[in-house]
Amino acid sequence: MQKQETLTKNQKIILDLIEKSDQPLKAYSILFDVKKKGINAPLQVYRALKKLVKIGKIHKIESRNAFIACKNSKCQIAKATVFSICESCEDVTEIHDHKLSEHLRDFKDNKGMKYSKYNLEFFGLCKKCV
Amino acid sequence: MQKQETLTKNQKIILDLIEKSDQPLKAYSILFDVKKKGINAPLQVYRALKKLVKIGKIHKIESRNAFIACKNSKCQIAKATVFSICESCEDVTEIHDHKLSEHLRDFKDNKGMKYSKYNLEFFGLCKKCV
DNA sequence: TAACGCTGTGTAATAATATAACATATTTAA
DNA sequence: TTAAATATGTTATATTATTACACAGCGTTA
Repeated sequence: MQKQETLTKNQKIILDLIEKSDQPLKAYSILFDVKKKGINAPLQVYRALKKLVKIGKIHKIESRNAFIACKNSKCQIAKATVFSICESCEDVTEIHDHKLSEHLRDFKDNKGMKYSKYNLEFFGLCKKCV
Repeated sequence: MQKQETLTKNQKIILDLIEKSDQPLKAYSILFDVKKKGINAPLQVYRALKKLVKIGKIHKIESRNAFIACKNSKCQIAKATVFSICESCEDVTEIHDHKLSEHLRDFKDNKGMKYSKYNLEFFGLCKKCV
């Protein structure tokens, strides 16, 4: 069992904001929103984001430079993430597919590389946008 | 059969450079290298990169903001990419694994989303760095 | 062949994303 | 109770990427 992290004030403020959104937020939009709570500089945001990613509370959507809360309570650490991204409306959804996860977890290349995590992003059109 | 694209001068210069490197190159490092060939501005680089990605000649490593040549001749379009990234030496390798590709290609979520492509990045330590 | 759409070029300016460096404070662990 | 680790606040700066504008070349088509 992963030790329960105690978050600092800044980390809590930023996690709260991200958890209230069901879509990824960008660092500077977060900064804008938390200015009224006394967070004034980009670095304060980036530091909190870094920590939150590290402990698995949020994930970074690499292709969008944006951060989304992890909805999976088991996902204590940001080791393995799968997202679907609609290229029209930009809707992002975290995917938990047992079979897919197994395949990814068990994947071995032929170079003897030791994997500790992966990030998978699917792109396409969601139901609404087709 | 995909129509063979005719590349323009700028596109050729930049593709050549990327193909000569076995590791991903960043846009501004590319810019630095092609200045002697008369490419002076970031936008000239980004425009060429965009086109080269579109026609599948190169791929973007999203987590690194860098671009690598596609070594797979069949990969005419940047639909499906899998990379391994060493977090110590930053070595990046494109992975072609038939079984994995099949699983990814066949993946269906439960939201009825229609996927046109995906990007998968594995992180870990390569043989040398373990 | 003239008008149009499409793609590309070159240039300048600027936007958006992210980190370095420094001084200080707080928490954790030996 | 001191040292190590982690976090803070601030300023400045680095890095990555796009907007806007004027124009050139090429193939289509009317």
